[in-house]
Amino acid sequence: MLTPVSTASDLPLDAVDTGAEPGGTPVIPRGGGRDAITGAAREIFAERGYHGTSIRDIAKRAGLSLSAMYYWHPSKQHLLAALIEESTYDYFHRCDEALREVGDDPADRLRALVRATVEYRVRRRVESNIGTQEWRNLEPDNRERLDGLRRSATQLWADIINDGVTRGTFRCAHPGDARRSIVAACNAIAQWYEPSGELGLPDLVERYTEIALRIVDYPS
Amino acid sequence: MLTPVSTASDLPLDAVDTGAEPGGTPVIPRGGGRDAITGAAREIFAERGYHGTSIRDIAKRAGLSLSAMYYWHPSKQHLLAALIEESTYDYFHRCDEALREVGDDPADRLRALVRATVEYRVRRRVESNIGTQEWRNLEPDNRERLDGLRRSATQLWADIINDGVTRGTFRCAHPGDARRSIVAACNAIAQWYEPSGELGLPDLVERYTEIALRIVDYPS
Amino acid sequence: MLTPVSTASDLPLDAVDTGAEPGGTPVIPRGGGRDAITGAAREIFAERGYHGTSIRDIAKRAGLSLSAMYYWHPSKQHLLAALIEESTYDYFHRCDEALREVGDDPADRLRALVRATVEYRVRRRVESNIGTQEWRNLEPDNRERLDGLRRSATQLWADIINDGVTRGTFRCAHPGDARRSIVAACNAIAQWYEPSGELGLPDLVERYTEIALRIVDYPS
Amino acid sequence: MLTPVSTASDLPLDAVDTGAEPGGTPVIPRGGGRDAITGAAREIFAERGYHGTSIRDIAKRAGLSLSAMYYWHPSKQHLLAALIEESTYDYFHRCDEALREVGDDPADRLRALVRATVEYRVRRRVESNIGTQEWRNLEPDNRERLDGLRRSATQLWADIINDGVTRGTFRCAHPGDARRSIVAACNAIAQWYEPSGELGLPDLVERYTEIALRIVDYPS
DNA sequence: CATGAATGAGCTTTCATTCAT
DNA sequence: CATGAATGAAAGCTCATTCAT
Repeated sequence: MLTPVSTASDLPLDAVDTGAEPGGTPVIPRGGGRDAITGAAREIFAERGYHGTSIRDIAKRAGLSLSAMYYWHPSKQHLLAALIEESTYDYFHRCDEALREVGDDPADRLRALVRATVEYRVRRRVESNIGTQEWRNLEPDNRERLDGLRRSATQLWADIINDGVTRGTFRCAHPGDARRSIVAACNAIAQWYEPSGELGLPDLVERYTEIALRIVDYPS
Repeated sequence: MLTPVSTASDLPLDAVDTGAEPGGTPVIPRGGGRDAITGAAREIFAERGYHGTSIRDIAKRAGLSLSAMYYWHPSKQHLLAALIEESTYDYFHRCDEALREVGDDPADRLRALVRATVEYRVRRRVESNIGTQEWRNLEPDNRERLDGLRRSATQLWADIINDGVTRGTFRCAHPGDARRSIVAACNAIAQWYEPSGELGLPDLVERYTEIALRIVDYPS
Repeated sequence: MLTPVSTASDLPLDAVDTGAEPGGTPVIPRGGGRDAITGAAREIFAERGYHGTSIRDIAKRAGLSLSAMYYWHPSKQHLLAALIEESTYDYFHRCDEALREVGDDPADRLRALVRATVEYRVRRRVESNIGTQEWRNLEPDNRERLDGLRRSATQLWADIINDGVTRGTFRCAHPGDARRSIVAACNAIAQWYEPSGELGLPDLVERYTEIALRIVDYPS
Repeated sequence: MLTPVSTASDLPLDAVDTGAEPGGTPVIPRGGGRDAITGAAREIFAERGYHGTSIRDIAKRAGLSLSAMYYWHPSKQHLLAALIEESTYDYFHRCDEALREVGDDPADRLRALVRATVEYRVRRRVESNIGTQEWRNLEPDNRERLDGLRRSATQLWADIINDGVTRGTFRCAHPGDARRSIVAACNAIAQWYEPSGELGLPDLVERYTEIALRIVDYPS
């Protein structure tokens, strides 16, 4: 059952497809308010940033009244937190799954993590950008709650790279910088990739896997 | 001569020198009002973002009245544009200089560009973050004026990498992704580097030069 | 018969009896929705005032949904009017009864009125405070309808005191001020009296009867 | 020097005459914003209560913009607190003065206190009503700060009456109820007295002095 | 150069109320 | 009888900006 004002943690792990056309005023089926609002907020937060977005903008794009937002979310901040939380959990979940499918070879594990990350950055491009850019606009409570998750994700990368270096699989001298560089490169994808363009996701994954392996100096 | 309220384009390429001319009438006010404001704006824009910052916050941190702010800058937007413009010019200028000091070997040129970029991201950490994060908040006029510069900077990287690939110096299969990855890795430095920490700037430059060369698959 | 949404004037003079008729279909719902709402409104109006109370507060304290409230009362204003009207009628009714039990001696009649008033202020402390404090928030229609009642009550006091002065039973020089002082003193009881304290209602009545008689200068 | 946003305690002890005609849109002299706002707030808070008053109402009656209010007061609550605090201090101050002018005879002291109270209720009719009716709408901080004052005022009455009873000057059996009755009678004046009517302030004082003395059973 | 005072538009949020079910 | 979903108006407050001095 859906409670109208849920805590952010109630959010499902998978992406919600609201069927709302970006930019248009969609017809909202009765009861579909929550998704319409979440979808609109996702788009506009990504376009203009948290403080650059007014809830009037969100309501308008959602095709609902201003007050409808407050029926489903107790505040604008809650909306942001819900968006970021859901997408962060989703990412973490996908990494976890990807890693569970491979053995303990550091190169395989790095490949898996790069794949999960690139796929996430492409498939959930919008929210993932919100996550990186609007993190500082989370109120302390929300931020603290999510900081742990973020650190865990960092740790996934660190563990793999450190393990690879220890075993001699990777030969990079500075595993921390290697990790930061790989993550930065993957994250940047969300800022330039055009899903409608020629380059398909599998190719993209392959390219960034190669780059990552070169960064950790894995003999090709 | 500096007119008190300059358009953003008047800004000098280097950091403003506020010192009073010995013996003469100071062109810049003793109190350093202009710098106080620019400095405060830089800090707070970086901390909270453009829309998250009120000009009252800026004036307060600058220790000046609201109206004093308007004496020096005609608007909040102007303040942002001035900050970004100055720092973007500065970056471009440094790249230019660095490249002029080296020959035409692609590896040398890439090394020079990485060095200039890393140094810029460290020495002008705050503004450089504003540049990347608040670009979208520039009004069309300002943004268009600067987009050319940005594209030129991108071209600097692209030319070097493409040249290296053409010559066979670099062996990476996807020069565009290599470029984006290198730039992303360098840019990220501004988000985690602690100038007061153990790692010095020269070491940092060396580390990221190595990473960049690995990304373009330059034989070590 | 009680129609579910009655106008304020339908209200009975006594507290509503919600008991289900034995053997028949209950006219009033088992859950006692109407009473729950009235009770909650009484408490919260008294605590925070009419404009300081939201109907969501009322519904929540009543343990009902917002819409349930609207089933029983057409508006927030109606709720206030009903509360005040019922309690004002009640007061008037009690005064009437008390006076019918005594003869025409002004002192006896004053004693009866003081007793009725003090008892009312204690037994219906909450509503009586709402009546005095929220009168101004009645909409013109409702206020006008009740103003007559209020004036009648005032007249009850005035008649007795004037009669006493005319007959020489009371010797106060300014019967109007005497009346206002007595009423003010009795009304104030609702603001400080603690029903759970040591002082019982009969003693309280006696004390204020004495005070009233002293105010009208009745020889003791 | 006037600081724009003062704490409530900065307020002067005497009543401010703003020259604003009630109900009209007065012409505000430059810099006269503070008084215009305070005056308007006083009137409308008294008419409609704190929660029934919007700051737009206040600004409109003051003949100023909404934001002007926020230049002088940090919030609507501050405005209420300032109004109540100033008037409460004023009352206390006047009582103190009145008592300093008389000797230690309980009857004289009671007369002095009644006079100070009646005069206050008449001369500062509006604020004094705000004080009694809107006290509960003070936020905890403000209320606590003022509760001490209020208790001190109560104590002034209590000391006098208790002293009179102890000495045998007053013969009332229940000094607490006598005190509450006298205060209630005096306070009620603010609710019905018409300064423009026939009854002058000195006469009013005399009448209520008599009533008070009868309440404490002082032999006439 | 700089200030104090003021403004209008806009912000997030809450309100009483409605309506289809 | 009662609910869940939604709304338009208005609330308190903050914003960038202006202007007389």
